[in-house]
Amino acid sequence: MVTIKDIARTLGVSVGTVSKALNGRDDVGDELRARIIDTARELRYEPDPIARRLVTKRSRTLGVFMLDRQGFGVRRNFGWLFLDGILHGAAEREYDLVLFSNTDDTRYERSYIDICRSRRVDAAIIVGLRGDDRYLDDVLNAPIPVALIDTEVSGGSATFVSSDNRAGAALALEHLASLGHEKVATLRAPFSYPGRLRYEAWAEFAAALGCFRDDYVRDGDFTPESGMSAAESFAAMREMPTAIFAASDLMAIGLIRGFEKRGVRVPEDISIVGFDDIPNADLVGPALTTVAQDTLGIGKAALDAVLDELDSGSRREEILVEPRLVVRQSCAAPRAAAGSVKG
Amino acid sequence: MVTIKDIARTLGVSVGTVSKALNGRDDVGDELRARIIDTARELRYEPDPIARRLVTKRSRTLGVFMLDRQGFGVRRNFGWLFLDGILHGAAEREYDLVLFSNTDDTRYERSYIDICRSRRVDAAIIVGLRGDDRYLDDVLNAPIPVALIDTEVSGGSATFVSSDNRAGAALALEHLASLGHEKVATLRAPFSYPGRLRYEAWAEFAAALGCFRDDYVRDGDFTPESGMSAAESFAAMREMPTAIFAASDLMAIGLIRGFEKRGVRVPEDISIVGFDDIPNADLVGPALTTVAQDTLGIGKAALDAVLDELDSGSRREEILVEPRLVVRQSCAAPRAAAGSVKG
DNA sequence: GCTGGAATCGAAAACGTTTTCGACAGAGAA
DNA sequence: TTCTCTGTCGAAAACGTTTTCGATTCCAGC
Repeated sequence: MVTIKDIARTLGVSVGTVSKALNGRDDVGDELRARIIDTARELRYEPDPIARRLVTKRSRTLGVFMLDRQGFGVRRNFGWLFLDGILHGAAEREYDLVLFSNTDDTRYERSYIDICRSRRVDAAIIVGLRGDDRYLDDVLNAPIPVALIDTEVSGGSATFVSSDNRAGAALALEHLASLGHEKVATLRAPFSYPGRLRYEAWAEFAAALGCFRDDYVRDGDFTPESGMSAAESFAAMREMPTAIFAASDLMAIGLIRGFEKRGVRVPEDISIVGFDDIPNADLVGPALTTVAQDTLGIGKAALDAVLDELDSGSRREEILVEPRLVVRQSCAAPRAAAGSVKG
Repeated sequence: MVTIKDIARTLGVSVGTVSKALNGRDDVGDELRARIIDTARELRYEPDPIARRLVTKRSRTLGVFMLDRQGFGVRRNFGWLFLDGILHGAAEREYDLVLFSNTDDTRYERSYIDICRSRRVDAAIIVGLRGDDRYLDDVLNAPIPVALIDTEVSGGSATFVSSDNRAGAALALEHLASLGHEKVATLRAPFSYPGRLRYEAWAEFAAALGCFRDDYVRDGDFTPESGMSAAESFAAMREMPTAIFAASDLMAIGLIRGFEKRGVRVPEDISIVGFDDIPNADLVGPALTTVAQDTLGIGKAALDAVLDELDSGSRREEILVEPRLVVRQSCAAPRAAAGSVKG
């Protein structure tokens, strides 16, 4: 591996001068600088990031923690989608990403922030942090910039990045209204913070529409199974809603499967709209109309947040990125009236 | 940040002795070693990995390249699933993972191996490398250990890690046979290496079963769209197969949707089995029976491969990890005979 | 008592950078 | 001419480790 000394030796100058020339400092002559740059290129010199970090005290590296939420496992882990946005932003700003996970409990018997400290990363992005995480306090009092994505918690010294859940829910609800629905129910996920926000948006909407009824809300836990049982429950009602806003795609798909089993068809008999736009949501039958989280935008925003804090020293409390409605085939206009004849 | 000097100073010993004591060398007294370890703990000393790397010349870091295959985008990128296995393995063996992506073309105007060189990573795992990648030669002649996952290519100095595609296909085919199917077709993906392997397994199976017919094979490109058009084509046949082995889940789901549109039902009228077990494959209606790639195992195997090569210097050509069949609801026994009545 | 070796520790170099400070030359102003 | 200033460069320290080698002590064996 060719070092800065090699360049210095072949040119007969000092290493300090080479370093300054390569780093664009102004106390080196133009002619010499050109020669240094030339031979650096000829020798295919690459500055050693390790040595550089040792002296500059900044690693130009940030830690990303992919936390396994409630044991869903990888296949259901939505978090990977954010990683792509983070990755792009990091590449643009010439930072490296080191990746950690907490699924291996035996190893990470230490706080995420401790890991950051030992790895000397400049900042951290944590995706999927739960409210009952045992290291929650450490995270919220971290001495380095931290961004939280896809998380239940808020507050503290970390910046909270998420979709604008209320706006997203409004998008879905307005779509339903524009289709002519007047009886729209919800399957909420009240235990999570985003879930509560989405529910509140529904509650306001339903109140405005005059269809707020206690028996139009069911509780789920983000799993398809909870969607299926909610479908059973809805299907048994005397006066079924004509549309359901589910707080997540997984639950929305559970609803579809549950209704399917009971013989009520989507979207002919009932419209269903989800939230998230999980992978392959366009492939379940019928293709799910849902409000898509801008996972790329969220990842990028989180990255910009911590890096900006690193540069400027000023932290942002919260960043909301706008989701967008993607209409597919699980919603339709309600049937003329809740008649008695079936066909 | 507390350094090795701090603990040397408080104990009145030299830094070299502290280093040796902490690293378990045998030329330091037991009593002194104990005191050093104690004060290291008291001072919450963490060895600086940067400084350590500078002198040991090993970074204990490996690069992972997530390549965006054929513009599928993140949502369709199967690659993330492997990352989890890699992550676990890396944690166990105390290596750090730095992540790269190639989706940002403007930045990565340099070979992956060049990036490894500049980042001083000890080894690399590349997922999703295509056969026509412009840096293919560089990868296959890399001076560091490299493992290839989910890739079309093989050979060279890299170790190739993948599912045992032939065995996996056999699993699916035998399942179909055990259900009583005698006319099983295939939707292949001949342009890719794994696709060809899966097709060969089908061909052998079909030959053994006596149902090998040219018009029982259709070509797809791994997209759901190609599955849909294949379904059209199959549905138009005078003598339809009773089951189809698709070379990927995406195509299998496309088949289901295509048949659905033509009024042929899965699995009542035709059975369909996929390959991969993509996220949420259990949620499409009907739940897809498929052969699941052991993504965790593959990731772990790739990691072990490069790390073992780093330790021992000996490289493995190819590692095949066994997939497993997961039967869900898209396959059933064939109907008694191709009768004329519909119900 | 002397020699040999083992055990224990410190001094110092090394890794590849960046950065500070001082040296020196030349140019311009007094 | 002398003084000051600017421009250009080198020497050296520093970052926090690891590792080699030499120094010292201690004890067993003769």
